[in-house]
Amino acid sequence: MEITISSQVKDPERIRQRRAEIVRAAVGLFAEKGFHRTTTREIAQASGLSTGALYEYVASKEDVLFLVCRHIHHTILQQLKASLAVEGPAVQRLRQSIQAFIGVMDSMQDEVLLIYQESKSLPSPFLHEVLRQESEITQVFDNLLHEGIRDGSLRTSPKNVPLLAHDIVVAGQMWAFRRWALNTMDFADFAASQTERLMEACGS
Amino acid sequence: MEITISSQVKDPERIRQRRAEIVRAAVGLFAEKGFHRTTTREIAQASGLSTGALYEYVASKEDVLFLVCRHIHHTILQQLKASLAVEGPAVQRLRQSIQAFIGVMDSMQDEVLLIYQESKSLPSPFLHEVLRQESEITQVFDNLLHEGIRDGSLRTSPKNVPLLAHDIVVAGQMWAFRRWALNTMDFADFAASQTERLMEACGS
Amino acid sequence: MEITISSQVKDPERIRQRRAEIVRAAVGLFAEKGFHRTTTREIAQASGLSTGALYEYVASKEDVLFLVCRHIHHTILQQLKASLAVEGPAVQRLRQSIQAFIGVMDSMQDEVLLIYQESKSLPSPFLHEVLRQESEITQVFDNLLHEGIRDGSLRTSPKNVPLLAHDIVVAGQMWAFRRWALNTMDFADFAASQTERLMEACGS
Amino acid sequence: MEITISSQVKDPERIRQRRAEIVRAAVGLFAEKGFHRTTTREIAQASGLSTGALYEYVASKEDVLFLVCRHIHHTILQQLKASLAVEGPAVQRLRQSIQAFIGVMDSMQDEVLLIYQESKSLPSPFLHEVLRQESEITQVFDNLLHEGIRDGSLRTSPKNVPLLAHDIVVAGQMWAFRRWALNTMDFADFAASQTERLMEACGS
DNA sequence: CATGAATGAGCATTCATTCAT
DNA sequence: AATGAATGAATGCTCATTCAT
Repeated sequence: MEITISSQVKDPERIRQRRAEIVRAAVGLFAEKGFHRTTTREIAQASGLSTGALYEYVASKEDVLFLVCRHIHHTILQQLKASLAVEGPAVQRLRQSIQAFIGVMDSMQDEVLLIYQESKSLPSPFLHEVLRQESEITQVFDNLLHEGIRDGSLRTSPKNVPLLAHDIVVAGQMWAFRRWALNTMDFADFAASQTERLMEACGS
Repeated sequence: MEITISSQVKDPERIRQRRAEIVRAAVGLFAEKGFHRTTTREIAQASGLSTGALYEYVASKEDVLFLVCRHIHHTILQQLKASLAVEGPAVQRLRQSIQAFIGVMDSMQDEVLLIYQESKSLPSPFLHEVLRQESEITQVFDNLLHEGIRDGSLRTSPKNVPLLAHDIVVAGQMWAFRRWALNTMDFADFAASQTERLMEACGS
Repeated sequence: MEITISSQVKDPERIRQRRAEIVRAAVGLFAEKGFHRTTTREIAQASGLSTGALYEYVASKEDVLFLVCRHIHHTILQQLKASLAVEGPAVQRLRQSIQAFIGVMDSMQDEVLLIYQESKSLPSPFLHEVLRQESEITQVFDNLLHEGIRDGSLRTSPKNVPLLAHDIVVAGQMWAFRRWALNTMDFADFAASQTERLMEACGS
Repeated sequence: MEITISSQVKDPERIRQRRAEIVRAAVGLFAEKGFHRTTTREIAQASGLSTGALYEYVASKEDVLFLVCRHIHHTILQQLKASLAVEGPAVQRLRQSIQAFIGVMDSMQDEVLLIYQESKSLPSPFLHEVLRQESEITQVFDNLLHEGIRDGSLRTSPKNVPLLAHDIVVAGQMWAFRRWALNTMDFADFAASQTERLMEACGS
C-alpha cells in the first residue's frame, strides 16, 4: 500500500537514519531555492554524504522530494492525531484539533509552502500518494464534523461537511502560504480569529 | 511604480502584440509542465517566434514568467472590479464580488494554480510586484468590508477586516489549488456554499 | 524506409556537411578506443563542434555510431557496385567483384573491424538497419552467383549460393578482422589466393 | 609464459572454484549486455560473491574479461585436440577436426561472438595472450595441413597453408558471428557444406 | 528586426574500486 | 576472507542566452 523507495543498502536502521538526514537537508534546500534549483550534489553535501552515497539511499532526485513530502505529512498527521486524544463532545475536540492544526502550520511554515510549490514536480505515483496523505488530513476534520452532527454538538448539514473540512485545512495552511501578507499579524490573533470563524461556520 | 520589462524593439504596439502571444503560449506551457520544465525554445515556438526573436521582447525566461503572472492578475482584477459597478449597500456589492471572484477562479484554474506554484521562481523585484498585485485583489474585499461596516450593512469589527479579506480570497482560490480534491463537487454548489459561509463570517 | 536521424538544424546541406565531419571524427575515435571509451566531448571536439552543437546534428551517442556504420556500408556498397559495371559473363564479373571487394576491405580495415566490434551497441532498430545493409553486400554476390549459374559460366548448385555468398564476404572481411595474424602476409598474395580459392569454390 | 592473474587469496583450489563461478557468470552477462554495459556488481552477484569478494579473486574488470576469453579458448582447444586422437592419413584427421571445430562453434556461439566483440577491451598484454591462443587454434589446422602435404594425402602447396588454416577457422566461426544471417540455414547443412568446400580447397 | 546555429556551463546519475569493520 | 557501504571522477545530455548573418 505504502510506496516503498528502494535502496542499495541493506541495514534498514541505517537507511532510516541516512534518509532522515537527507530529508532534513533537503527540506532546507528546497524551501530556500526550490526543488529545481537545488542540485543533488547540494543535497548530498548537506546530508553529510558523498555524491554517490546519496544514490545508495535514493534512486533519483524525485525520490528525495517524495521522502520530503511524505515526512512532512507524517509529522503533520501525527501531531494532528495527538490532538484528538481528548474526551468530550465532538465540538470540543474539533476546536482542539483546529487549534492544534493551526499551531502545526505555524511551526511548519516552510514545509507547508514547500508542498504547495513543489509537489507538482513529483512523478505521478508519488503525487497521488502525496495527495492521498493530504486527503487524510482533511479526513480528520471530516470525521470530527460528522461526529459533531451525530452527537448534536454541531448544527450543520452533513452535505456541508466535505467543503467545511477543506475550509478548515485551507484556513490553517494560509498562515504558511500567505505569510508574505499575514506577517503583519500576530500569530495568536490569527489562530484565535480563524478558530472562532471556523467553529461558527461549523455550527458550534 | 509599475515594473517595466525592457525590449530591443521600438514600436510599442508590436511589443504589446508579441508579448500577448508570448504570454498566451507560456500560460499553457507553464500550466502543463511547469516553469522549469518549459524551455525558452518551446515558448518561442508556441508564440510563433524564433528563438532569437523571443529575446527581442523579453530579456530572460524570468521576464516571461513575470509577464504571465502580471497578465493573470490584470485579468482577475479587471473582472473583479467590473463586478463592483453596481449600486446599493456594501453588503450587496460584497456578495456580488465574492460570486464574481469565485467565478473568475473557476475560469482561471490553471492560471491561479500557476501563480501558486511558480511565482517563487521570480527574481525578487518581480516577486514583490506580483505579491503587490495579489494584495490588490485582497484590498478590493478589504475596502468593501470597511464600507459595509461604515454603512451598517455588515456587523463585524474593523480589526477583523484584514483577515476576512484574506479568507475570502483563499476560499475562492482553493477551487483552483485543491481541484484534485474538490472535483467531486459541483461548481455551483461550491460557489453557493462558500458565498454563504463567507457572507455570514462577514456579519451579513 | 531509410532510417532518418533527426536534427535541430534546418539547412539540409549544413547537416550533411557537419555529419560528414562527425562521422570522419568518430570513425577515427571509435577505431582507436572503441565506442564506449570515446566520449561525446571527444567526438564534438574532433568534429570541430562544441559539446552542444554536436547535439544539434544528432540526438544521442548511438546516433553517431549509426551514422558511422551507415557511412561505412554506403562506401563499401558504392565501390562494390561500381565494380559490377563491366560486360561479359557472370564468372568474369564475379571475379572482378571479389577482387574489388577485397580491395575495399584493405582500404577500410579500421571501418570493417569497427562494425564487427561495435555494432552490437546499436539500439535495436539501428542494428537491424545495419544488418540489412550488411545483407545487401552479401546479396551482390548472391545475385552474381545466380547469374553465373543461369548463363552457365559457373558450375554449382543454386542451393549452395547463399552460403557461398557469405563465404566470399567473410573471406574478404577477414583481412580486416584477422589483421593481427595476417599482417605477415602480403596483401597482393592474400587477394590473389582468396580470389582463386573462392572462384573455384563457386565452380569457375 | 602463461599470464597469471593475481589474487589476495591463498588457497589455490578456492581460487580455482571461485574463478570458475566468476567466468560462468560473466560469460552470460557479457554475451547478453556486452562488457561495458555489465557492472562489476552484477558479475559479483551472479557469481554468488559480494562486491568486495570479487576483488579478492581478480584485480579489475579487465581481469574478468581475460579469464573469460582464456576459458573460452581453453574449452575450444581442448575439444579440438580431442578430435585429433584418431589414426589414419592426415586428410582424414583434417576432416574430423573441421567437423569437430564447426560443432564447437555451434555449441559456443555466444562465446565466440563475445571474443570477436569484446577482446579489443583487453589491456594490451591480455590481448596478446588471447590472440596467441586464437593462433593456437589456427595452428592445429596449420599442422594438419602440413602433415597432409607430407604424407601425400593433400595436394596443395605449403605456401598456401597459413591462409588455408585461417580460412578454416573463419569459415567455422562465421556460424557464430553471422548467426543473424545464417539462422535460416540448417546447422547440419552448414557443417556439411563448409566441410566439403574447405576439404576441396585443401586439395583433398 | 528576424533568424537559428552555436556556446559551454551545468546537472543527474553511474560505477570501478577501496577499505573499515 | 568476506562484506557492503562509501567514494568521486567521469559522462551523456540540456538549455538559457548570444550573435553573425
